[in-house]
Amino acid sequence: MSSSPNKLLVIDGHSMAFRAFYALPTESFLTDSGQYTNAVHGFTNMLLKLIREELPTHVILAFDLDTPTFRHTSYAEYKGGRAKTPEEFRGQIDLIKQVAEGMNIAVVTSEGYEADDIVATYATKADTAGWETLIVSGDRDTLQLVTERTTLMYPTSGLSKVAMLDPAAVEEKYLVPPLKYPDLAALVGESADNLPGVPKVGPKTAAKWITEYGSTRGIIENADRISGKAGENLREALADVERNLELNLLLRDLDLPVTLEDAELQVPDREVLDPLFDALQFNQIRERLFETFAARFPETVVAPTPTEALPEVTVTEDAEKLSEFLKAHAGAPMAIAVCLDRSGESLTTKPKRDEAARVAEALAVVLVPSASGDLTEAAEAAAEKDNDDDAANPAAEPTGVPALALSLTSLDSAADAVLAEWLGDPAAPKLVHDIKDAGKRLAWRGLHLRGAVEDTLISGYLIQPDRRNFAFTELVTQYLGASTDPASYLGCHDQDDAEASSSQGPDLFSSQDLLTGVTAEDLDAAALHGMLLHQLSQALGEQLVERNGEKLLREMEIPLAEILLQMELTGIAVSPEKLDSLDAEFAAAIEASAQEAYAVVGHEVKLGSPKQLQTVLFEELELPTAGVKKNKTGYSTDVETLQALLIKTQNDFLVHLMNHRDSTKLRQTVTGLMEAVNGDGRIHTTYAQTVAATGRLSSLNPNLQNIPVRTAAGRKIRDAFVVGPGYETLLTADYSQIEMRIMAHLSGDQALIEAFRAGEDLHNFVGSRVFGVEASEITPEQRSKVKAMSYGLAYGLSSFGLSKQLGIGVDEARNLMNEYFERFGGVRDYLREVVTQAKQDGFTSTIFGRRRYLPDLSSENRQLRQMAERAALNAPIQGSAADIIKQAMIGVDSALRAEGLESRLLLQVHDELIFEVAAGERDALEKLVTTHMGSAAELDVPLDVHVGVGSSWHEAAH
DNA sequence: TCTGGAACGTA
DNA sequence: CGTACGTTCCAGAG
Repeated sequence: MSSSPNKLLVIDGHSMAFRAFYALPTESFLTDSGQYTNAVHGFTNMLLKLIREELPTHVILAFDLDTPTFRHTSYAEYKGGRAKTPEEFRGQIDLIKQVAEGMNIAVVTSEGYEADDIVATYATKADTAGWETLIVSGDRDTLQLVTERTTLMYPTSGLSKVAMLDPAAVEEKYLVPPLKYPDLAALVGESADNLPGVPKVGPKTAAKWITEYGSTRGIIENADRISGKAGENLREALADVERNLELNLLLRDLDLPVTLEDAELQVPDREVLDPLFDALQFNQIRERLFETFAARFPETVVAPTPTEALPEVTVTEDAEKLSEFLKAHAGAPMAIAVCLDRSGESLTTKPKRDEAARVAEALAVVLVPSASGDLTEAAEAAAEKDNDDDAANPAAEPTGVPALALSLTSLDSAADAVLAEWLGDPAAPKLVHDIKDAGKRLAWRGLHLRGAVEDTLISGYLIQPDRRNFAFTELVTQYLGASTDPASYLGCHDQDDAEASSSQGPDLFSSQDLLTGVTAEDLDAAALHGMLLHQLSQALGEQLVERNGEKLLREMEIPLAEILLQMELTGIAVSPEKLDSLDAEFAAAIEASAQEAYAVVGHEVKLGSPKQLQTVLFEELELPTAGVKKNKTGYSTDVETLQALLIKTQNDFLVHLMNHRDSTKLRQTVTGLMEAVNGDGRIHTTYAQTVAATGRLSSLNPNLQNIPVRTAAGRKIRDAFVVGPGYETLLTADYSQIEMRIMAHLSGDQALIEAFRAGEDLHNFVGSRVFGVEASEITPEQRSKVKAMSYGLAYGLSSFGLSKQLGIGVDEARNLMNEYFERFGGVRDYLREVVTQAKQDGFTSTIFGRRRYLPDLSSENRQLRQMAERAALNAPIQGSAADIIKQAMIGVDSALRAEGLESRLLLQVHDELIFEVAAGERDALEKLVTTHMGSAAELDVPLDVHVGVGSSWHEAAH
């Protein structure tokens, strides 16, 4: 063991990145955005492994620059003849540097020098200081740096096998001690660097000479005395040898901007790493990284120092105490957490059944007032009075604000009433993380939550709509600093982790499942949660104001959350009989088409396995592969491909396969729905309010936003969604062509606006302009072309994409687009302007000011940039539509209540709302819905709403 | 058992 | 080489 506790890990970044690149297959590491990441993945993994196993105290990554080095200057052919860097490697070095930055690891480069020289400089410094050093490099030049304290880790094949070279190992393998390695290499030459050596002289001969004459210098001086062909060659190659010697020798005294001490290993920076790993789609690595660092820096996560004294939580069931507490803090925001108490512990392990009832029986509520001085006068007076009481003990430790924990399992009716009134009081301000989830739990317990002024989940979303994970602890870590990571000491580690990794949206057991009730630790955890909620709210609030999101939070998202909560609780009724019969019907269709398909090929195949299908289609049936799309696993077997093959070959297998696919997909949907039916005979989806980057909602468990509608068979499924008992009928209301209307409004294109104002059929109108004929003479074919283009424009469609979709030539598609833009120039100008403006601002905005940040608009990577440009085109349109229907839901909801109607909103499907109509309310509801949906936003074009009524979703769609 | 890819449903 | 989502199955990795 070295005398110093310090251990330096210094890595030749370029050489290891290359090793990683060639060790891992590129195809398996391709992000959705088209960036290859295999080198980044391999490199980061290796780095983590080294940190975990070698326990360095200091880490440095050395990189080459693109500019020439002194070696190139003195020898133009230096490193010449190397193959061009593969295209897939592009950008990966930069990403590795970003990973390093996020890990707070020093990245060092030096103009005119190579990474090896940097490695040599640090290794030498560390050695002199008595540090232990581990060099990781795939470049043999670094062999010369090995000493008793400095080990070289040299990969021998890929990344999996490495040699640990100490001086003895170097001598054994290369026949000379480390310091003599440059001498040997000078004689032998180094093909990787394009440095020829002495012909016919290999390591053996070279080593012999070095032993004899002490060094290559000595050999040169005595060159005349060396006999034989080798001696002759040596004398002829003296110039090369001299040059090699000069170039092989690493410089050990560069002047570098980072000192050894600067390179001390630190806690990683999640603010940098989280978005980066999101972009790289590195989820495993993210986990591994934080595990590694948690093990490495236990003190930073285990014992954080809260910036304020923890609130003092008292458990109470006393109505009077609760009442007094609430009065004392009246008017000031109160942090609230709704969690499972100890009696609910076993819940997480039991199977999912009657969750609502079981959760409701195991709830605890923790109330934590703000620590800062934002109390009302009454509260201040009360606080002062308390101080007087404590005057006898003025030098006591600073204590946190008093907080309350209530176990809802044991609350008596008096306390229950006090709590219920306060929770339901819209004038009593509350801070929550995930209102919809907390509200749902309380609703199951018969309590209503109103008056939320903050939801840190939604605030986080409005600030960073592209972010994936808004778990409480994640936000705390990011916005309040890593040192206050609550997960490590909240006593809810496992649950929170599970939630963080699995969360698509709120689930029953979500991030606020800190168990309260019994132990002091639990109370501290609850106290901390509440305190952090205040702090987080503060931090997010500042960001939110900066990003124009405050109004959206208060006036749109929070009210919406309360509506969504009701919709989720209500659910939609289904007909189990209809589902059953559809299930049977589709099952029979699946079986029939499978048998027919098997008959064609003569044996059974897994028709759902693209891999097996490839074999059957292109090997057994020998269908033509010319022009067939390829994907990572080989030839594509998607519908488009199958259709094309069918036209070419008329092979019946394809027909049966496609039928099988259709029926299977439909049956899956039906099966999924049957499994989702609750004890009340209804399906309760969950809306994710913080998932879609544009501002849309998404639906899950089950997804009711992708129930089939395009085919007759699919529509049968919609027929199984029915009006529930006690209600008269279903009513659907959808916006017609809302995205094109928004396009017309945003672009201000007079022709388009005119079309909507005139109330003409949009596509016929547009078609008549584009094709120069009367609207009444537009053929169905022309209409569908124009329709495809109109919608495509909002997605950033190219002429190529249009040609592919319409099955026409690129030229024709381009002409069509030109003609379109000729007639609707405002649209073209707008689309250009959107991207320009977004590049300038860094974000897009919807009509309601919802922003989407698109940093990739200025990316060097063309694919990334173009993807961001298309997102920029689409975000204001899709997002404005999302805003409008959200606004409409709020308007409709409040009107329903104002008019005292019993009818209720059940579902939202992006541009459509589905209601359950109470007896006798049909006309009133229709009027109300049309009015409020139609006036949700003031556009330059009318917002048309189409309403339908029927006893099933399918029927109501007419 | 977990994860990624392919496929496909919706607006 | 058209945006935004969620779910399912298979297959490879562990």
